[in-house]
Amino acid sequence: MITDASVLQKGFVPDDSIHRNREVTALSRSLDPLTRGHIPDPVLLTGPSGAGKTTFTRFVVNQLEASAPETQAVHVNCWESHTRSGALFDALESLQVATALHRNSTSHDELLNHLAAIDKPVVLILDEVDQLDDTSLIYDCYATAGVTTILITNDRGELLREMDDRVRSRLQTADHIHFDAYTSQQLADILQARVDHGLVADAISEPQLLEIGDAAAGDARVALSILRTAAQTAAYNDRTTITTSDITDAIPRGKQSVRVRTLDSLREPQQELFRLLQATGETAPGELYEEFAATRSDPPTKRTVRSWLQKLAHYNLVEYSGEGPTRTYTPVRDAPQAV
DNA sequence: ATTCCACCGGAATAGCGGGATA
DNA sequence: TATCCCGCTATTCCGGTGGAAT
Repeated sequence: MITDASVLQKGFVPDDSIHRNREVTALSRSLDPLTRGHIPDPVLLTGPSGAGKTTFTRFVVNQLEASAPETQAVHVNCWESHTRSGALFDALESLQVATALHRNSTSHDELLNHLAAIDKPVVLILDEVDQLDDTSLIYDCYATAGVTTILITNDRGELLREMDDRVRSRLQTADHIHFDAYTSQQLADILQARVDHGLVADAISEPQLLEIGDAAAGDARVALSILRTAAQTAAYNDRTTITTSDITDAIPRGKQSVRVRTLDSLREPQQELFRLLQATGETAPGELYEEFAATRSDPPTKRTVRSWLQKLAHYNLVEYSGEGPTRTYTPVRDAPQAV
């Protein structure tokens, strides 16, 4: 059934840019000065989840590293490392200059000095940059000689709103490349290419791929996740073709697996709060706090719980509506079951 | 219209864990 | 070993907001 599982994994970088030629060409052109020893202007990539921003940035950067071998590229996920120095530390760690540094005892300035001291060109990819809680890191990167910054975010307007003026003015002149959501047909084409490389022949039909494309709503990560899940089910049952019910079953599980990582990155009491909200459904703030505090011997303050709820909302695990006294918190519909 | 109340979220601050330094 | 410095989280304090009660 599955001949090469790696092509179905989410970190997989394809060797062609199907349906993303325009964006790949634009990004390559923006980074082209590096092949002549110059430092390019910053680049801003926008577009919805699963539109290929991260994947094709890796794709272009891989090509770049072949044609400009002294260039070092580093990818930082600002969702996972959302503080100013946390993200910077991650970058230095990937560049392997952090060996003598420590995450909790090195000042931001010193980290910046280490970044500036690298004598080779650096391409710093700040993925999900809107998740940074302090955008001054972006300014610091702009101001560091030899660093090319690639910013990746969903919504340009939202990002600009959070910037301070120094960054905003530079960002407005940055090269801006927008990735549209894929159409169902485009997703089917992408899946077909992966199927050709990773599954046995005739494992799945064109209409079935379109069905997955429809279900994924423009998100290639979701589409691949559904395909992977369906293929694993078929393989588990010793079949060489994927049935329609394999796909139907895989759709909710595939959607869920794209989100599931978020729960692991929460601490225990925050997971507890989420579980409580899942159990009660839509809840008003006061009641939610009372119930949560009742389960703990050493309850946190209301302010702390508000911060946790913000964090859960940030992770798309919780939604809220209304302001002040009319606010209610709701667990999102297809959130993963608590572990 | 005014007052009251619960709540939001920014800012300042304290405490903690951990590495560096003397 | 004692002390300092750092990032990070939780806490304290508080001005602001909007619906409900008077």
